[in-house]
Amino acid sequence: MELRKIFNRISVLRQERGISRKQLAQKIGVNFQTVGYLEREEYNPSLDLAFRISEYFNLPINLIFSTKPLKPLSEELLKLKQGD
Amino acid sequence: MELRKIFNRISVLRQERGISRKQLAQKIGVNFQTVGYLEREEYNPSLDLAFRISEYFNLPINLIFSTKPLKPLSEELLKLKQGD
DNA sequence: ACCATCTGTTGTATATTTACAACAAAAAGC
DNA sequence: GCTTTTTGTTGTAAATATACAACAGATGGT
Repeated sequence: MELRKIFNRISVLRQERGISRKQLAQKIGVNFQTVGYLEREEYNPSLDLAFRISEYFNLPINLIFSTKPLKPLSEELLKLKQGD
Repeated sequence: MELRKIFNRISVLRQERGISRKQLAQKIGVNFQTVGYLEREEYNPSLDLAFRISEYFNLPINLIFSTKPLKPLSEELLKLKQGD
């Protein structure tokens, strides 16, 4: 089907929380190397795993994952503050 | 990893649009039988496919997919109209 | 400098998703 | 009622996601 690569903010969000891959992995119920694969965007998470990540960070899927490259959160914030 | 089953509203949304599985399949770039599998919730779509479906229906992922059984859209509407 | 933890990388095995073919049952058009 | 389209089902094969092990390099604390 020619899967598109999905971009994500997992590593930024994880670092904001100050937790290691191993800790995040345990929280979302996967192997810690799997978190590495996801952060490096070497493959896409399953929909269920995307939901778990979304639940853990308490953010909607669309804020964490995107079909288009994600800009730094700081830029997004700036745009909002400036009213786009 | 013990994947959870993800519930979805694909068949309702498709029927609202009055299109067949074959037509939807073509729009989102999969085999028409794959749409059948998804509607029957026999397996979860990949994250990319979930995004394509979300893009096609022009609705956020969370409105189409959920880890918990989805109530009929009519009920959701009622709740909103009644102010929860 | 040493030790522990974290991260990146590679390789193999298993599970899940998708495609595709075939056919039966149901629904829709005429 | 007949024909076409749609849907459900089963089976097999391919692609993708996940687990797990091993190891090297980086980072951090003491």
